[in-house]
Amino acid sequence: MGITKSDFFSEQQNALANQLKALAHPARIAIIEFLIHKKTCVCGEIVNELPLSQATVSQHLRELKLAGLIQGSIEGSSICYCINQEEFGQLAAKMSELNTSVLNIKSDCC
Amino acid sequence: MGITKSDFFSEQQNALANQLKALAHPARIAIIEFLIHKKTCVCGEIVNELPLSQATVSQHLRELKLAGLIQGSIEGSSICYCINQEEFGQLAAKMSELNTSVLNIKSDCC
DNA sequence: AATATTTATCGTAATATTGCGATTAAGTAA
DNA sequence: TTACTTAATCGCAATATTACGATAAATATT
Repeated sequence: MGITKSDFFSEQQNALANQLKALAHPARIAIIEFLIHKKTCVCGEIVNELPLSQATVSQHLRELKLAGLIQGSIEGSSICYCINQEEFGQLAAKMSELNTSVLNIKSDCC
Repeated sequence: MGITKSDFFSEQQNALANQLKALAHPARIAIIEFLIHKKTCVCGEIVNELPLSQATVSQHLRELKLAGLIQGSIEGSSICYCINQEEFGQLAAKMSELNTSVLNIKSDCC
């Protein structure tokens, strides 16, 4: 086989896994950090920032967009990217929520 | 090509990507949620909880262990798993930190 | 219109992940 | 010792991801 058995898991579990997967690549983390560093949306510069080809960067941007973590808007002949603060916040909140539950665990054998 | 160009990214970026990748699968999220739900460490039961074979579950546990998110200790003839609260907390903290920075962004074009 | 700039997509090769049956390893029970 | 139980690992097939050159699409410039 080899395909992920998504059907057997809940909507929530699959949705969280998808957003985490979108972020789970150093290039995509670098993109997010670059957008954070610039503190505004960025047109074009992302390709020059990364040690990857234009085609590869475009693909990474596509995955972040598909996961809802960033959004792009057409600005003249180029495209302006920024973080989707709402979606990113929800992902962070979900992680924070999990961690709150983790802190409630009293491990007595590990 | 096809290999991730880890060498071109920072230690931090690669480390975060690795932990996120470990969590970025519905089965592994289900495992974490099960450990949270039980509120203690769990011996054996994980295989019965998931719609996956013993071999597959063992592999998922291995990945979570490699990422430091869970730990296992031998308990008689079985093995007891629990969340590594310290590591999980650090991952959640990193996400929270990123989100704090994201909230500081003033997007003026998207 | 012709050219340049910018980004997306296609096609393809290399590599990684997912899943499981079979087997192994190591403890437990008879 | 011989079975039984529990979990890890091997080997394989199916699928997914990563990366990039080439090309396409769409706007801007000359």
